[in-house]
Amino acid sequence: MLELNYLRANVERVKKGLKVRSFPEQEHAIVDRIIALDDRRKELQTTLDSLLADRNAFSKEIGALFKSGQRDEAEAKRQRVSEIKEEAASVEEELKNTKSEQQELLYQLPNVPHESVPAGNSDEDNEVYQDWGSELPVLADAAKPHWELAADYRLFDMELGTKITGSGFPVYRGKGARLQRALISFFLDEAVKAGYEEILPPLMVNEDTARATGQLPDKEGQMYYIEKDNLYMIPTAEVPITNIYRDVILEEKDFPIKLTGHTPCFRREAGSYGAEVRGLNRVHQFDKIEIVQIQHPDKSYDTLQEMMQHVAGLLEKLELPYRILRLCGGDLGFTSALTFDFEVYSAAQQRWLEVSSVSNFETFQSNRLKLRYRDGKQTRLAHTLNGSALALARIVAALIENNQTPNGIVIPKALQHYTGFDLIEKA
RNA sequence: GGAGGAGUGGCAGAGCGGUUGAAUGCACCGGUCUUGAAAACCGGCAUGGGUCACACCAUCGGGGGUUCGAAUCCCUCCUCCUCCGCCA
Repeated sequence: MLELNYLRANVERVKKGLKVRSFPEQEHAIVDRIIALDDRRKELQTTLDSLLADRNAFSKEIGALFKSGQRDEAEAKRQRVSEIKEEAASVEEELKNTKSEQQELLYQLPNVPHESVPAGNSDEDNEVYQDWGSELPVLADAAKPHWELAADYRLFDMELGTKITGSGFPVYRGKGARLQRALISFFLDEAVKAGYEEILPPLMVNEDTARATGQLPDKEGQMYYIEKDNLYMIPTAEVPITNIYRDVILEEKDFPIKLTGHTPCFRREAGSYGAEVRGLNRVHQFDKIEIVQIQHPDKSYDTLQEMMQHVAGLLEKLELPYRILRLCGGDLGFTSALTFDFEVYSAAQQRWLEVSSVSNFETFQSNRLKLRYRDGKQTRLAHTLNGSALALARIVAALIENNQTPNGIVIPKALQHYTGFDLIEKA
């Protein structure tokens, strides 16, 4: 959520940002509407405050009058107070409506994109920020996509998942399951080495939490919802982990705060079926290691670079060809100011698969989180950032496709310590 | 799930209808003293709205109510503690 003061002071910038995002033209007016409502809000608040001030003053006098036995005068003032109360009630009512309308509109405004974000409508307008420098791997004609390899090597089973739960819930088994566990440990260890504190958070969150990181109300349909207890299954560890710092005021010396955590992620992905989503390309449950940082506003873009370096390092250790995209306005997440996507080349499918998204939210999340730091006498909003480091399912897909050989699937060196084997042979 | 108790500032802990945004202690930050430190003493020390700055307004777990006036009374929800039940 954008800060009102920022919005008021940067109307043109905000509107320009909407344009970059290809936000529907006719809805740009909500910016002006929000400011008009804010003017009204201030006006009403001032009126209400002075009415309440009168009431408080009278009440004090009444107390004194009662004490000194001047009942008649007290009675008269009491009369006056009930008039004030009536007036205050109607002002309060309007104030409440004004605030909630303003709030609703504010929730509809996405973050202002960073200056470097290219305008665009969809993923086709994303900018290749760093391409894969060398040749892409070319596999033999007999090379198979990961879903076929999964059957040959008994690594995971989609149909079994369908039986147990529904489509999009893979069951990993044998060396496939072990490979998952190895990757999780590897990613967590690397993050801890890089100075992140390991967190193991709850997998379900309440409404306040989902709202604070921006999943509600924007992405309500994306989350699994447990109605009976009013809880949401997390779509990413970002949600519970970032919320650790909800309603917190930090000192400058606390920066940067670096947190990491592995969780399963649950996403409804309603309506997506077909070739694009075969196998592990898109599933309802997958494992992901997330890195989160909370940083001073002056340093958050350096931090974004640092986090990208971390992700790139992981992919290099896994020996996977990757490229980095700078998301265009139209593809940029609602809450993000700048996002870089990491895509891994899946050689058998001959497709790039998104395996990480590293973003700076600036103050957009911290405004909802009420996550501040002390800057001299006043408090200011901190910047929040996060990135996947990394998302498993697609890494597995690329890994087994790219590393298939006539003898079996080769495990990259960096992982062998974790898997306990260097080759997956036919079952 | 059943019965009882409790939720106040960073922490501890008063207040239980009226100058209480909130005593006191600890922690923290300035200052005096000291060669330096400690101790002692003096001062400061919640968040948000509002203002050039004051004033002023709101907030004592959340929401609602009673009252001229609520941290204090009532209702409701949440959370925590104790006992019983169930249980990985």
